[in-house]
Amino acid sequence: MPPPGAAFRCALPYNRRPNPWPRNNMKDRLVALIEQALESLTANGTLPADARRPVQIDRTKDKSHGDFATNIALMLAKPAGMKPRDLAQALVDALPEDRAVARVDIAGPGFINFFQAESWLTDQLEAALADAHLAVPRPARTQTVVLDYSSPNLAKEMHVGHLRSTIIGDAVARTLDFLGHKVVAQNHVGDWGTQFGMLLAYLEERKDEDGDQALSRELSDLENFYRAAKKRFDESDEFADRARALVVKLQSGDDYCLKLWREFNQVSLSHCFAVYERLGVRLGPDDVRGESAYNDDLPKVVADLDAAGLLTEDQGARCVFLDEFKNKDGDPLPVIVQKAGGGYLYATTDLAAVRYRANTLGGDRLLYFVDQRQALHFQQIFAVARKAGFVDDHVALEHLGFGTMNGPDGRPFKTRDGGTVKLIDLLDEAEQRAYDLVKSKNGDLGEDEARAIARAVGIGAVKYADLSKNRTSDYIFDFNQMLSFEGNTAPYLLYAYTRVVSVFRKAGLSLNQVGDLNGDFRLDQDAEQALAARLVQFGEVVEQVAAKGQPHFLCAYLFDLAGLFSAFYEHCPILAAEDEALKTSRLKLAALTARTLARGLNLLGLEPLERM
RNA sequence: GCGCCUGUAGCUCAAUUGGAUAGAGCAACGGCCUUCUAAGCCGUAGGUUGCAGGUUCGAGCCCUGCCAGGCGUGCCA
Repeated sequence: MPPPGAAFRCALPYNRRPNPWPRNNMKDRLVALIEQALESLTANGTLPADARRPVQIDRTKDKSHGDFATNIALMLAKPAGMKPRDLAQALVDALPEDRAVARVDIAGPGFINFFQAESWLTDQLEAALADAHLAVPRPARTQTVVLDYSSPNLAKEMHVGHLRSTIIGDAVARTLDFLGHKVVAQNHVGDWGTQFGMLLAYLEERKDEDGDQALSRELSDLENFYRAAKKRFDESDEFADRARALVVKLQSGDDYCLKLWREFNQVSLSHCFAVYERLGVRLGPDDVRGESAYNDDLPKVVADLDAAGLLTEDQGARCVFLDEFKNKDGDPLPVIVQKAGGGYLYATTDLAAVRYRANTLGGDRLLYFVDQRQALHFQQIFAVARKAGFVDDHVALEHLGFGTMNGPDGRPFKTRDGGTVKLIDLLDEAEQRAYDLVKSKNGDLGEDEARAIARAVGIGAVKYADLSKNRTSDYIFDFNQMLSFEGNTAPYLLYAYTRVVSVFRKAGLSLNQVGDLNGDFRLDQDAEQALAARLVQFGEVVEQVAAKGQPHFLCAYLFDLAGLFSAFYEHCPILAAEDEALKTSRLKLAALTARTLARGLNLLGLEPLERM
């Protein structure tokens, strides 16, 4: 029996390379060890054969509880007919020795706490430092992930309602791509529908009157253009009739109408691309696949639903009724796929898109970054798609909804007169506010540099404020808070990064030269240990973001990491370290921090700065 | 009516999806700049997690019932 308290001690030093484990994942490793212990307890009769639960390993919150913990003894105590602590003790006794584990304790009601060996930790650090991919393991199975995000309506200019989808979708896309998955972005723009008749009629009218040059000026503010067209539509019956006729002609494939339509969409899309460029969002022409792309497939979708025996005609409309969705009278709720007049609806288009994404694009996961208010719609679409056999069972269909963006007053974010806020105006204001702040903090920056910093800080602040909050809930958009330079904000993270970089600038070293430094990690101070322990968790966090589509996990991690670095920076002199070996170790810690921060910011779509 | 979501410090948000003493940042108070960027660090204070029950070794998280708010609910997207 091992002595109480320090129940298990590792005798063997952790062997350096080659690492016999396929993945440097401590959790997997510990699970394997515990499974072995469970085996032997079952074999010797301590544990009934049927007493098995999936072993779960958690990171501990408190350092005194080690680095990892499992509750397996608490889970199995009842089926085993043992006291939790006794079972935990038996498990610890049966645990094979492992080089990565320095110590195992039993704590509280029966938790088993694992302390990782420092040599294991420093090996993880070395591996991360030596690898451009920061030693983040590639997924066991590479997936094709189709992401539907941004998806603005081309009839109008992008407004704040498109911000969350665009930013969160882009961050998740970057994260999946980094892990090695195949990412297919689908910008499902609204380029079809009745309002295009009105726009085309107005476009035609202005073309005749103004000529092309004046027209392009008018189109430079789509919002005004839309309003003007709407006004004409409401005021003139003759115009309204023409608009309706144009929709019919457009839908029947009239060449002239299509030409006008393409012209208009081209202008509208160029506005979108300008916004993406401003935002640093990686969406381009190749990612656009608008609603109109599915037009030809819509009759087939309906026919296939019919063939699958799912279609019912009700009040002239063709519907799919699903028992799992009830209306106010408790009757099944219809998904209408064809109107009484014969027209198709967004449900039809979405069904066509699901099928295209799963079958033609070969998606294993289809992600939809769309407003939470459309939750019911997607539940219905997914259910119908499955019932109709449009997607294989293995394909995951995930609506990653998000809440409404509210102003500081808690009401939906609007202009003073109650209109929608154009995204481009919002970004202008963010940059201007950032510029004023940058200038006030650091007056001797040159104009160009101040502008460049303001751009990264202002845009970064807007994006980070959104990304750092739980996707699913509403959130309050507050310029003052996101640009406060304190707390969990973009400026804080960007500043932390510049502090690391500045150490290397001072030392006359580039971050890439750190690999040439000769020497081991030495983790004597608390601040060094805490920073090191957090650094090696980067991969876990990134995987979590990819799995859940929740970038705020990464934000929380980076904020924590930046805080740990700041503490380390305050308490552990790097360039003035007591000796060369310590200086080298600290430089390596700083370098890995810089790379991790830079990569993390990059995955979020933020641009790290060298100076602020 | 029915369904979904939300309710955590004065404010803005977390909490590894059932784990250990519910954590950060603002705002408040108190310390730290002849030393790598003080846009920083260290500390103090702040809580009946909307309310009431239940489930179990353990509940902010799961179940039931209330309260408050938001959203959705057949031919818009």
